[in-house]
Amino acid sequence: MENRYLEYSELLKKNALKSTPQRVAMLGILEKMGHADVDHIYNEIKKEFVSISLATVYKNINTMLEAGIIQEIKVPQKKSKFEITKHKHSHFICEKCGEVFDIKRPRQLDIELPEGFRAKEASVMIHGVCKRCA
Amino acid sequence: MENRYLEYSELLKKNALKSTPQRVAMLGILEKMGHADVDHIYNEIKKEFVSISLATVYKNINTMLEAGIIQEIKVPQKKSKFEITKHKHSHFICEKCGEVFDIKRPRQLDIELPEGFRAKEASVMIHGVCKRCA
DNA sequence: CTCTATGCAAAAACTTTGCAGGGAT
DNA sequence: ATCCCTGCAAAGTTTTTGCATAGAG
Repeated sequence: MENRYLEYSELLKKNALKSTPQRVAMLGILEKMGHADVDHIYNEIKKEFVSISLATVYKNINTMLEAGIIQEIKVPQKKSKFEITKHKHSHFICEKCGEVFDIKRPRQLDIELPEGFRAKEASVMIHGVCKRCA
Repeated sequence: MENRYLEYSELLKKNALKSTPQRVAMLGILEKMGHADVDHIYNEIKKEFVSISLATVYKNINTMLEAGIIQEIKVPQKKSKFEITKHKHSHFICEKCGEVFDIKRPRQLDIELPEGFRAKEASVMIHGVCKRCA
């Protein structure tokens, strides 16, 4: 995997956030892992920034969430995972290993909503067994 | 709304759980509210069981979750809500008021999964604006 | 009668906040 | 030079645990 330092640095600035080595590293970790929870990120980033604070990880997650740079994936019974915001997709969660995988979103969804309700977004999550656990 | 004490009592026993007034009351609250978080349940049940412990509410939620009697609904940025397990449906979450509504699930979903992945369940959540907030 | 559930208190786990110093623009 | 970010420590929140007593089957 090549170095995306500049890419992430730009991404942060474009969203009116300062580009710091810690933030860039967090994005790199999310890129590498695909989906990671707070502890994954913290344990991973500590390898590079030995004295980084867990509070900084939380603050940056919240800041980047608000900016829309990253997104939260909540799965029943599990800790939240985060991912870099990318083109729309759906998630597959393996009920054996707990891993989250990106999958193509359904081509179309015909949902019947009650009168007066307006939909803006649909999120689809598939639960099942992944290839490795099958 | 009629009294479903016996119904809930049976539901608990059928799932090898003891039927206690606290558990039955929790189910009644979930029935009445549709979707409630821990605090909703605790505040509501305290009206009837003044000295109930929050720990009991947590323990019963976990026990009933494991038994499959209730289910957890996790929405990004919000506290988990719980509902009584019923026939399959999808959820609509209002981005204004945060309320969760049950909606009909899509008639069909054509999802393309990677080779080797097996789907068991699909959960669809629609984000939008509810009738009251529109 | 036996075994699980409850209530209370304490502990653990998780997340946010305040502040002083450091770094980015 | 200014304002935001970081790290640390403390506080706040949320959830779990241990234990004695009460209650269900």
